[in-house]
Amino acid sequence: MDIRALANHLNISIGTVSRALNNRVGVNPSTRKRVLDAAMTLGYVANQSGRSLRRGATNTIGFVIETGEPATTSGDNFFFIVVDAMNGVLAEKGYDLVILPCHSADDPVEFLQRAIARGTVDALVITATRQQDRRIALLAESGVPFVAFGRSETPGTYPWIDFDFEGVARRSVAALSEVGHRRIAVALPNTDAAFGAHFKRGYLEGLEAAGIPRDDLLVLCMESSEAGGFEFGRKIAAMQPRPTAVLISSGIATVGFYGALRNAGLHPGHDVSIVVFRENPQIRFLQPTPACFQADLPELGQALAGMVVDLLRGESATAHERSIIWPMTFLPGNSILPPPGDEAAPVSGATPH
Amino acid sequence: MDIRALANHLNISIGTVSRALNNRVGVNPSTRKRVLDAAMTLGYVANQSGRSLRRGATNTIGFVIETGEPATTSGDNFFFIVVDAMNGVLAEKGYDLVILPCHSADDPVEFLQRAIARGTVDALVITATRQQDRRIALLAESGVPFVAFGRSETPGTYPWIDFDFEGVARRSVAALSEVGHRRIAVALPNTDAAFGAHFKRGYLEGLEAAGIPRDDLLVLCMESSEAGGFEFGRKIAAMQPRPTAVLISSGIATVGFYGALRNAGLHPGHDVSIVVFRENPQIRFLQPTPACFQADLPELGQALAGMVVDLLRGESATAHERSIIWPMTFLPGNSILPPPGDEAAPVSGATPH
DNA sequence: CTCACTGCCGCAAACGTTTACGAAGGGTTA
DNA sequence: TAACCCTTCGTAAACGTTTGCGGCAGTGAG
Repeated sequence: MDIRALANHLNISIGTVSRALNNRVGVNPSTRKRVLDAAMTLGYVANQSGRSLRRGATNTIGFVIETGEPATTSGDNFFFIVVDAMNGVLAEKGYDLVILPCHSADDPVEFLQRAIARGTVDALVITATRQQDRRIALLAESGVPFVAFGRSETPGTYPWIDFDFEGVARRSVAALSEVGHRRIAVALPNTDAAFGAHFKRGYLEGLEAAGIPRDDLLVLCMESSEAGGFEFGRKIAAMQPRPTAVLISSGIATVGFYGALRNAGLHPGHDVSIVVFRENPQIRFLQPTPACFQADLPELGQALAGMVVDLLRGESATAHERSIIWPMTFLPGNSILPPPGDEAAPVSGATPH
Repeated sequence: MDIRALANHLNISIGTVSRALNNRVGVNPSTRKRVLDAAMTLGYVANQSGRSLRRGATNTIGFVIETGEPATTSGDNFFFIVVDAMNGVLAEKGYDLVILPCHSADDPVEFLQRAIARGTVDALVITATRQQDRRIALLAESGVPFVAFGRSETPGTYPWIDFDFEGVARRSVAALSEVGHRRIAVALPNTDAAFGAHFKRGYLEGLEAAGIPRDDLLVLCMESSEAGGFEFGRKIAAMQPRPTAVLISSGIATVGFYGALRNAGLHPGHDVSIVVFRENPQIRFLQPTPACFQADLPELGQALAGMVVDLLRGESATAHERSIIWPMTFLPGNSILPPPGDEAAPVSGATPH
């Protein structure tokens, strides 16, 4: 089903057919209707290769993920929720969204380079940003519009959205210190994922605000997986003196953490208070329910898509320097109690300083 | 960076450049090396639109998912593991893999129709097959090669791979009846997902093999989600007489099921024995560990990719009628005990007939 | 009646690539 | 030396689409 076949079938020229299908001016309304009807009944859809070759644009947005990383998992269909929301607003604007999976054995930078050069997408969304991320420089010099889902230390002005890791960690420490905790451990990612630094900073700020001296023995690294959480729980259970509370930067690790604590004869939430970075459907059914933070993922996806569209339409000149630290709301759960053996201690007003 | 620019830079014609880059015969080895080197240093990559327009093929495989469905979640990065493995073998054969996310508000059939007509992919992998799936007829008549991840009742010969739902359900019932269970409930999906029928058939076969009369009150439907598992657990806990064992067709629902049982004052594995369809990283850390079945997902992905390649290369004439029921291995776990109040009963040889 | 203008449409040139075909040049054989 | 083959490369035509340009009616004004 060619545009030529369609034009022959209607006894008009392919130019007119094209103009009719693309809502260009200068085509008789009745002709346009004839064309649209015929296209519908014959099932004609413009060939993408021909179109994008001529237009120099593909009307396609690429969402890059790394399928090897355990980070692609979050206990919920995290990426799919975001992608679904993006897809909704992009479709309205006439764009298609495809997910480009970078193979685990491939270098993400080379993968991106090839994706750019092949010209199958007009813009890109990159995820799983590193503290130092060469992809950003690559994208900047290539000129392909892009939005980062996650910050990076790499300099340059580009639009990004990132969770409020710092705020979450700070508020977590505050919530724990308020009920008396002073030995608060934190599980940071064991990779160079950008969020690790932010989470740590928030944790330290929280300690300082609560007047708790920093103890580097309480800053641990953890693989962002169920097994990583299990290992983290083992370590926590074995520490002397044991921390009375923990911050877990990965929701998915929480199930493993609970399991390790129970294996050690400890009760999550009672012997060790827990705050988890981000809510997910799994942990909602753990007993006790972990305190955690929640983000509006669909709205986040819409915001990402909006950034992409602004970049492509070039309407706002400052679109490339927009950035959002995504707000998160606190869900108390049942996993925060005063430290064990501290029941008699005053709950508030006791923090010196 | 054009092919013309590259040719000018080398003072040769674009035809030769193209032949050199595509490993065609009839180009001097030294010339070929010059071309490849220049392409490497200048970062030239053939424009995909031009190439696929001329070739009539895109060298791209589309993996279709539905981002709205909770089925895209399985407690692990299920799809990503499969996609990653596929990507590995497809890359070797010179194909790219992209994921095409069907928006939750869109009709999957129309989405597929557009994807086919636009011609951005040479072959498709469809997932989440329904018992009656119009996409299969659509693909068949469109002539686009495709592989289904999941069976369907829709007639026609096409290659597919599917988990051994029937065998798993049958073996689950066998494992439970062996230790004395006779009131065994099953949680089927509440959608028209194709696997529901197979799981049910295996369940019924298992009952018959064990000489247990069928009781339709024990056949329940469940949303394949954590919340669905919670609801299922609530129902089980409230039943009179209560089932002594359950089969759960969705791994992701297990966390919720455990939570509901605990809420009702019941001990998972003791008061109600449990077998889960497919293992995932989450349930591995539940206490007690659920008995479940395991599939080699990377190998499955490789098999899917192999089918796609065979279809495209057209080497084996029977490629379109190949199909695999994917084998699964049993992981006993700690969630199967004899029925409560049945400790004295003989463990085997007691099933009448 | 002439002229200008407008609305509508056809023509043909691109977009970047691949590939069939032919030409040029050197080497071999008769 | 002529005839021929082989290797290597240049030329140009496609692939399907969009779009600038020009043409052809029809209409209104002068």
